[in-house]
Amino acid sequence: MRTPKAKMIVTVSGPGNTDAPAPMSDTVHERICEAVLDHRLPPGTKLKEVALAELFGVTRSAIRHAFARLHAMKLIELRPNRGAVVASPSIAESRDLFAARRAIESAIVDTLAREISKQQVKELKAMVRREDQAYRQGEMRAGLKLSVDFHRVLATMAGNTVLADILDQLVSRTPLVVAAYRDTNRTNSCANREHAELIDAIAAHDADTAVRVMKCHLCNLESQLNFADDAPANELATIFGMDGRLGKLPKRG
Amino acid sequence: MRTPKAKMIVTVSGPGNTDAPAPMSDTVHERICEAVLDHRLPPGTKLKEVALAELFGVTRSAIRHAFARLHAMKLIELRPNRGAVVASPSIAESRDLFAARRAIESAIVDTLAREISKQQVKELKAMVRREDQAYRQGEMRAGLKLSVDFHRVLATMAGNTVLADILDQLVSRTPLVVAAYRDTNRTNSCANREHAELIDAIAAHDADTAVRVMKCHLCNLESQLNFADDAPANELATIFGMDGRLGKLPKRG
DNA sequence: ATGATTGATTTTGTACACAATTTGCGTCAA
DNA sequence: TTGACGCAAATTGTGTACAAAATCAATCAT
Repeated sequence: MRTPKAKMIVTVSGPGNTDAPAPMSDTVHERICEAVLDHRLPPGTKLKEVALAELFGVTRSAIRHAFARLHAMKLIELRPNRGAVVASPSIAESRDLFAARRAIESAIVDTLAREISKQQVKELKAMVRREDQAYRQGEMRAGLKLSVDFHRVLATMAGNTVLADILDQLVSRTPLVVAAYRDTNRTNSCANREHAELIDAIAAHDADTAVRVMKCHLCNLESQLNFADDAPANELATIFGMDGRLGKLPKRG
Repeated sequence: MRTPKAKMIVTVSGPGNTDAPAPMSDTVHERICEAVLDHRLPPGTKLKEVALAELFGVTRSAIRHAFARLHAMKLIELRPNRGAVVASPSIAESRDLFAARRAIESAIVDTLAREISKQQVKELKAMVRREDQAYRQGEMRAGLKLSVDFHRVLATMAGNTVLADILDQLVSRTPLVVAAYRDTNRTNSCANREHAELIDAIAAHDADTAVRVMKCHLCNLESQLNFADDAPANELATIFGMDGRLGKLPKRG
């Protein structure tokens, strides 16, 4: 059964062509990504193939494909013959992650400050407005998502697809770090006043200031985490691989 | 059949534990990576699952897993229902790749210049010596590999594992760009005199100079490529997906 | 009572078979 | 001769079955 009408002689199928009919396993990938972003899958959580397969109504093959991609993004850890668990970034790795983001987002903001259009400034401002709105209405979930997206959009606007892809990976991993080391006492949010500041600097084509603000912003985010040794319990739990099992007794029914 | 001897109470299985028994598909991944690095797999080459499976003596499943990882590294393109081909980076993507490397390797070199040890300087110098030696003896293959490794080692020494991983991906993709756009007229090598210069600046803890040299080095590499419009044939071939098929007639036996 | 060992269950790794899609070739009409 | 149509071969996507490994619980010896 093919379409009986005339067919195109040449379908320009360059590297940018992504009319993929969604190979049925992308769904799983997205769902798990979202769950990690929303902190519904804490670091260390074991991901059993059959359970997920039944849950999503797909076969183990699809789960396996999704696992491969998630592993490449370092969102899960794949232990041979021992299954997959949500990655538990170490303290060192978490610090490195933020340092990497500082390096890359500095570069992004630097180029963006030099060549941003007024239209783009408008879009960014609208974005921050929506973000602010969400937080004011107490919709932390939505606010967090918008905060994260803000960084992604900056990267996209800078025009370097390679850097944007890399940042996407780093941004995806950040929630894991936050989940592992967030200080429950403090309010943990991507302070959107800093986002507004950043836009002002970019709009004024002040690259140096923009870079400084971005670095400061990321440092603030990192400093909201609790890497201190006054909470070694968390790290010990990580070391012994007990992270996500807290309160998750094996079913006995 | 398990080992009858006493077993460890606790196996510290942190994120850094990689005693993986090589799940049988890593081999395929490595082999293909090497082939791309050595320019034996030109961009656009079709990778058939059954052919590779027979070639490596594994099943299609293993090939598929390797494909998933290679796709995540952007070394191959996965077209739904139409198979896998070695990625053909566009001109824009290639430029972005080098820009990304400049941003990341600048950061790497910057931190390295501030905190490198004398021992590490020694190792780096030895590395450049070997590289120089290889080129002098006409072993271009080995020289290229050493040149590439040099950048990887710099990243590792800087101590940021996240940045090192990212750079590893970018470095792995670079040979693809070179293969696609190298100017056959020019001598195409990672000029190791520049590597020596870089080490001098790093050893002198002169971060600014080191960063400048690194940027210059990468720009030189990029300028050795032929993105110019006086050679549109290559790009046209890319657009129409004919890249690797040149001289690869379908077998008729 | 502690700790190792054995066996059953669970879970993952691999191979294979079938379905769906695409691709290439041959045929036929204008 | 040109172009479309349709069938056959090749290739990929997906589901399932079997084998290997690890985990867990109960047992047994010290």
